[in-house]
Amino acid sequence: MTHSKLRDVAERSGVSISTASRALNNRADVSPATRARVLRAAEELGYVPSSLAKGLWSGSTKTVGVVVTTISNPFYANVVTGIESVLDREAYNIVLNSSHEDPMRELRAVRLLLEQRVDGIILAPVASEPTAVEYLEKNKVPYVLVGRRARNVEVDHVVCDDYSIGALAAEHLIKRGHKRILFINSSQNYSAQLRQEGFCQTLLEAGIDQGPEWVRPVRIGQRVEEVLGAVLDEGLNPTAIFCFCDQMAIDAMRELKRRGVRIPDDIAVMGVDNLSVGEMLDPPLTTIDVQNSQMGIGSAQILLRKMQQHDGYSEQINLVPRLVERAST
Amino acid sequence: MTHSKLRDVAERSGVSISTASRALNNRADVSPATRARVLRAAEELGYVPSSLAKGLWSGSTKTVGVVVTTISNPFYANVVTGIESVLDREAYNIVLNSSHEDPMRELRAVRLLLEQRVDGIILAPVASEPTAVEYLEKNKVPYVLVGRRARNVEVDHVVCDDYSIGALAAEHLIKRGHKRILFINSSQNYSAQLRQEGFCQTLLEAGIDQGPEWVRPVRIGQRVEEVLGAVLDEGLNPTAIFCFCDQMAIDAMRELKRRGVRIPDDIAVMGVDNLSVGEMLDPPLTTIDVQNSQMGIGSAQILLRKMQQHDGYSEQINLVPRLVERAST
DNA sequence: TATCTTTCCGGGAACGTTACCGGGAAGGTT
DNA sequence: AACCTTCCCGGTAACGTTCCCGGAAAGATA
Repeated sequence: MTHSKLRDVAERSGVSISTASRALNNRADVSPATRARVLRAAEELGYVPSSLAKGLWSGSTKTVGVVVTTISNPFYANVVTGIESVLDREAYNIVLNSSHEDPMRELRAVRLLLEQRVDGIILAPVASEPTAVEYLEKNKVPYVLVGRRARNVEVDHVVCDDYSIGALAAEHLIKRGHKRILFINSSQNYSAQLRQEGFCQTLLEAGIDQGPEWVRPVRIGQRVEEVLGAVLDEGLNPTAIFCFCDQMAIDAMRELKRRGVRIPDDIAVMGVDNLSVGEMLDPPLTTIDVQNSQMGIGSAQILLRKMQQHDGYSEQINLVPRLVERAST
Repeated sequence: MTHSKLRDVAERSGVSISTASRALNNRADVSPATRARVLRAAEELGYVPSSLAKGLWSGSTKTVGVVVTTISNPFYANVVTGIESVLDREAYNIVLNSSHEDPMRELRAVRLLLEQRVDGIILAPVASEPTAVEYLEKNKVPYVLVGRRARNVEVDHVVCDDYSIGALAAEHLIKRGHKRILFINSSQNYSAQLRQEGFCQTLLEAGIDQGPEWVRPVRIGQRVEEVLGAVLDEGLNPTAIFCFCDQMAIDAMRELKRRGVRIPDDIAVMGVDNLSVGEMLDPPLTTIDVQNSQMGIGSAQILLRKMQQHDGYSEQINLVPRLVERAST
């Protein structure tokens, strides 16, 4: 149960703790003979150094915290994979937390990560009120936002231009001749608000003035199927549905199919994220590419720089969205 | 940059470090007045206790390591989500590592987790040689295997019966009248071998004696598209393809579509895992349900028990696979 | 008043590791 | 022979926290 420690290695090889430490860390001031003895003793004991003690001493844990809404959404799975691919090379470990779109859980996750003394944090913020971000700011921990923007603009982030996403979607659906377009949005987070602005503004400019009932947020604990079902039951009769992300679009498609609604003949559906599975769906899903995996990679690279050189240099990357037309619209 | 510590809180509230510690941990032997003073000082300083120091003292980090092949595969994303849902309630943190089907990376991941002094490990083993498992065994860390079995049978695990999976698939495809069935398998891991046994044995019993060229492993760094492409180019002419998992089945479908092959008219496709997106594909994917999310939940529950009571009691869960027939076969 | 509880608090050791510093032994230089 | 390097090595403090133990002050009992 209890791991063997440096002192055990030292005793077994007949040297002091300091010497054992130097030998294991390839420091100078150790003769080849004793170094060999120490290494062999460590091997025999199955010695595994404690990152806890190291971290306590050095002030760095070689660990990065990542907070997303849920890893079940392939979008965030890809983001995390991207982050991992960058941090792995630098021997950083990743501590994963999920907020499930709940600001309280987000705050709790950040708090736990700070207790763990992670060297940095990558966060996909859920709250429109930047409480978690403020908390991070106060604690002076290097951090980067990913996928979603925070209201506070000078914060480092890697996102895709949200206003353009909303505008692009509206533009496309208008061009397809739609006049009654439902927007099933995420709730709370600032990116959702920006997409909504871009979406509604573009509709207005095209002379389509829909009431607020045409934008439906999916709140915590709610499922897309419920929200969409309610809309259809109350007879809003949309000809097209724009969803906050592909995952939600897929859920919407499932509900539509269940009800026997034909896509896109009766109702068109589009999403955002360009998940790779989108092209394999029935029908293939029209979406907006947001350079998904680049987000993870980019945010990790920025965080690496911030952790290594502590200049206050700020970096914000706004990726350009691109429409991907397929058969669902 | 540098966090405020317990000593800072103590000084600011005019008490000793011991008293500050007791006050913050709701211990007795602190007067209400001083407790309030300490709490206020901690609040004002934005004090965040260090899990490092706590862990060093207590021997527990309230942290669990999880090693999967890649979180990009929704199967493992669901497993991790299940694990998370259980461990979150007990305030455990999760350290995530990916092996990418590479035994060396798997071993490195386990090693890193041990250095971090995680309280337990959940592993989806990649190697058929149980080196990582042996390493875990030697270090006496509580651990559970998930999703894949190890050759060593007395190890705790939560898996779906692999032999049955292979048999079920073969049975189904035979019933559909197929005689030339390609198996695109994973490589190395023991579960893959068991599925292959079940698959081939069932074919043999049905009088179908295919050569070894009908089972194709996808090796590290290889893509399903390449392997399948090579098979088709060499003119093996299968009428059905059974894939190790849905993710691979989707990749296979993509390649088939790219080549203009009709599914299932020219070639039928089936997978394993019953990912939720399967029913939305074109065509909907025949698959085998393996109680995906139950795996994560179950493994986390077992691990929790092992971490809390250190009896050597061993637990192995073999879930029952279930065929899900859809239009792709 | 003397003794005994009770209540509250502080000192110190320990968890496992690393860096700093000082010192002994061996060998080379004047 | 005296001194100076060079090469190795060990002791010690420190990282931030918790628990154990001892002790002071105040109140209760004789």
